[in-house]
Amino acid sequence: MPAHEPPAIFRIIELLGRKWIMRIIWELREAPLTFRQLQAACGGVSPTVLNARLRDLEEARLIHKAEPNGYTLTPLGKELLVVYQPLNAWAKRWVKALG
Amino acid sequence: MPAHEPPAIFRIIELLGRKWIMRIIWELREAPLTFRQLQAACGGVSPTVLNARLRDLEEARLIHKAEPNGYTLTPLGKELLVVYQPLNAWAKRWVKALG
DNA sequence: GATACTGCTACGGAAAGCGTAGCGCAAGGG
DNA sequence: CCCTTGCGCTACGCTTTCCGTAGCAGTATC
Repeated sequence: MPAHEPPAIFRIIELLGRKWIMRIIWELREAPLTFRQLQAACGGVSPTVLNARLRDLEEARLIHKAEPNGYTLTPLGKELLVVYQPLNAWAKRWVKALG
Repeated sequence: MPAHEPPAIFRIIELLGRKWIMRIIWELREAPLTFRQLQAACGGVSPTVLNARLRDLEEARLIHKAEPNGYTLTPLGKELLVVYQPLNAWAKRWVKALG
């Protein structure tokens, strides 16, 4: 037993709770994007933060750099997209409920 | 047409991207919790931030105060839990893959 | 009245995020 | 060769968010 590591769900919650992480994954859902494309897609997020998040996501093995097309989701990252499907569906109902 | 509102998915991403939001929802998944119970469950998060997040979640109609048991998920909030199921399953595979 | 809870606010310092400017590099055109 | 263009990314100073601690007002119990 490797002693009290935080549960898996907490680790991913902690990662997804950082600003722009979920958005970046979403923007990469279909095709790889370059640094500047990603920056534009995220509404002009500052390059400092974008770069930090890309390092976070690389360390988590959710993205990797696929020259010369830019950044792309790893297989593991693509699997995470299954979460976005129910989330997207729920979000539409949610927005309607907010009136 | 009410002009260019951000898509529903972006609105929920923005909310979930704030620190502690996902964690609070997770901790409320089974039973209502009081302010201090919630604070303890979240590893001692500062009351300033916790209170701010509770306001955020109330405004988003995902929780409400159910005296005297504390805070609880609304029906809408409970629906959001469907997202946590695949997320939790994926997270376990993810942690294993990280080695 | 004293004790022990509760939800929550106040405040100062630390960390995260932002906006802008610009560097070093590579490719393409004259 | 130089000049421009676009790239990934870094530097820097400012603002916002977050944190840790202390403590207040309210309620219940003794």
